[in-house]
Order: sequence, then C-alpha cells, then structure tokens
Amino acid sequence: MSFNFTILGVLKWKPMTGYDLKKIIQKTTFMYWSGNNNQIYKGLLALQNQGLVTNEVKHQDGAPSKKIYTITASGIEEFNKWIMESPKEPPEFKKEFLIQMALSGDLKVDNVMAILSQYEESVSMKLLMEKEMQRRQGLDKRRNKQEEYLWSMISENIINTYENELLWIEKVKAGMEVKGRK
Amino acid sequence: MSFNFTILGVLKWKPMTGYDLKKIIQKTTFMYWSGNNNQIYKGLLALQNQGLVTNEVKHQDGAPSKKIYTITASGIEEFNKWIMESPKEPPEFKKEFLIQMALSGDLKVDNVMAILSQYEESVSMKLLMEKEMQRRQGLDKRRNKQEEYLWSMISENIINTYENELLWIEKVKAGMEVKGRK
DNA sequence: TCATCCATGTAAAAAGTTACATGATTTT
DNA sequence: AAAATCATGTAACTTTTTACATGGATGA
Repeated sequence: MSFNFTILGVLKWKPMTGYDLKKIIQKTTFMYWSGNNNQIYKGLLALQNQGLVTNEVKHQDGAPSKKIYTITASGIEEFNKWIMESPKEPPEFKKEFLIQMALSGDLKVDNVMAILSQYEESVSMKLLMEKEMQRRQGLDKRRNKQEEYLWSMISENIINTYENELLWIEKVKAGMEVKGRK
Repeated sequence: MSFNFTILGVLKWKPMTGYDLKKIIQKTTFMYWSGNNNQIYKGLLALQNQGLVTNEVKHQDGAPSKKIYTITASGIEEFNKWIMESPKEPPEFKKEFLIQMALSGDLKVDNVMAILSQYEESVSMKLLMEKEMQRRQGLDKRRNKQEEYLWSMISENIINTYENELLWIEKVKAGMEVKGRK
C-alpha cells in the first residue's frame, strides 16, 4: 500500500499531525487519494505498530490536543527501500470518455461532435483547476534546489497530460468533420 | 456505475453471454476494470432487474449451458441517454511515480537518475504490451467506418499517453544531468 | 497428462469514499 | 449568527480485486 509510504515520505520533511498530513495530501492532486480521515489515522496507527513512526501528544489550551508524529530511523530506511527497490508502476488512467467513444459507432456525426465538445469542456475546466492548485502550491517553500526542480517537472507532467488530451480532442474533431462533409 | 453501461453498450453490438462480455472487457485495456466474474454476472442481473436486458438459456450437449443476453428497447434508450447526457468525466491518472519523485528531494543525483531509468523501463514495457494488444484487436471487424475511425483514434490516444510520458522522462533526465555536472 | 477454454456463479477480502460525532476558536 | 478551521476518531457503505467451486472438451 503506497498510501502509507506517502505518509512516511511526507513525515521525512518534518514531524507533523494527522491533520497536517491530511491537508497536504488533499491539496496535492497527484497524491490521488481523497486523503480522508479514515486512511490517515488508520495508516498512522499501522505505521506506529510497525515501529516506523512515533508520536508525542501535545496538549493545548483552548484547542484540541494533537499527536505529533515523527518518522523513526527504521521508518527512513523502509521509505528509502521503497523508493529505490520497489517496482516502478507504469501510469494508470481511467478515461471513461474513451469507453463512451468506443461505443458510439452508430451515433450521428453531430452527436459525436457534441460529446467531444462536452469532453473538451470538461478537460479544459480540469486543466484550469489544476493550474490554480499549482499556483497556490508554488508558494510553498521547497527544501532544496533538487526538490524544487522535481516538483516543477511534476507540474509540467500534469499540465502536459491535460494539454495533450485537448490536442487529441481537436484532432478527432477535425477528422470527424471531414467525414461529415462527405 | 459506468461498468453496467459498458455492458449495455457492448450488448448493442450483438447478443452474447457473460463469458463473451468478460473476454471483450478484459482484452480492451481502456475498459479499465479487471472484468472479473463478480462484476459481470452481478451487473447482468441488475440490468435484467431494471428491464434493460433479457436472456435466453441455450442448452448445449457436452458444454455448459449458456445465457445469451440481449439488450431491450429501453436498454438502448438508457444507454443513449448515458452517452449524450451524462457528464463527461475528465481523465483520471494514478502515477505513483510522481509521488515517489516528489518525495526524492534529498536523494543523490545518481539515485534519482536510477529511479527515472526504472520508470522509463516500466513505461516502455507497458507501451510495447499496449501495442501488441492493439495489434491483436486490430484484427476485429468494426461495424462501420465511423466505429473504425473512433477506435483508431482511441488507440492513438493511449499510445500517445505513454509516448508523452517517455518524452517527459527524457526531459527530466536531461535536466538532472545538467544539475549533476555543476 | 497437464493446462487452457468454455461457462456460470459465490465468498471473502481489500481498498476507498462519505458521513457521523465532538467541541473550542476564529473568520465572515 | 453562521461557517470555517483545528484536531481526532468511528461507522457504514461502495467499489474493486482475488480466490474458490464445478466440470466437460480440447489442445499441447
């Protein structure tokens, strides 16, 4: 389960609470989970049972007390092993629209054009949202030049993905129009 | 649940058994489910209860008897409504590697280069497999020119996705090397 | 002879999401 | 006065995957 490794990796930055982790995972879109409480708190418990993190309870006046989690030496070791030795999964996608297109063989050309436009609208919207998310995250300070470079490349990867999808939509539309005119 | 709509859409091609559906969904990689028995047979039951499909049992000598499912008129109506009126979901990705890269800020340059190469290998392999899958599927006959065009565009979409990922990996590697030399 | 194909189904586990529950403080 | 933030946790549900179960026919 890579979710727990993600927690571990973020705790390498600095010790923090489950609530902090939740916020980070939720705003980082490429950490693709919902980042809900259930996963976070269960994950932290499991990591603690494996001795990969420890926590220290901080009581606060006029605020709920917090558990600050810190990664242990064996936690760092396990995490580095995951990074270096785990098989690198190829990207996975779910493009429901491809299924819809595959099953639209007997639709009228105009209808196919319509659903292509709907998809285009949806991808454009997503791209805008993604750019806004990244603008906000660009304000976060990175630990060093390498981390900054890697995060900028990740941004590029995500933006590219949506932009390539838009280019592909245009191509399909152009091809459909030629068919329609005949 | 788009899985059941997928079943419905494939049944629009022609009546067939759950087993046939399973094979089609399994070999069509962009229908991203495992296409396991549980989903197929439960899905068909649900569709039948909604009156969207009917089945006819065919007994066979020396082979298990089969249930041939046929889409009903209201099934076709529901399916077309799904295609035209359902919101078009933007593509979703799970790129575990982006998470690994995001958490590799304190790795040595050589180690980052190593995991990039591992990822490149993994994506290349996946691309090859995908091309082979598509070569096999290219042998299937399509119902008409439009369906043929749409399926060729879907192939292009999938191949593009992996090829763009490979281009991106090269770019990241090139950028890392400049950093390493400094 | 051993594996795969045909053909249907069930059981159980894992993974993931949504909603519930509490309660003080701060912001709108 | 209402909503959001901080902070932890639980419960219920949906979705998805893996494995089990049967059994004859065909192919390597």
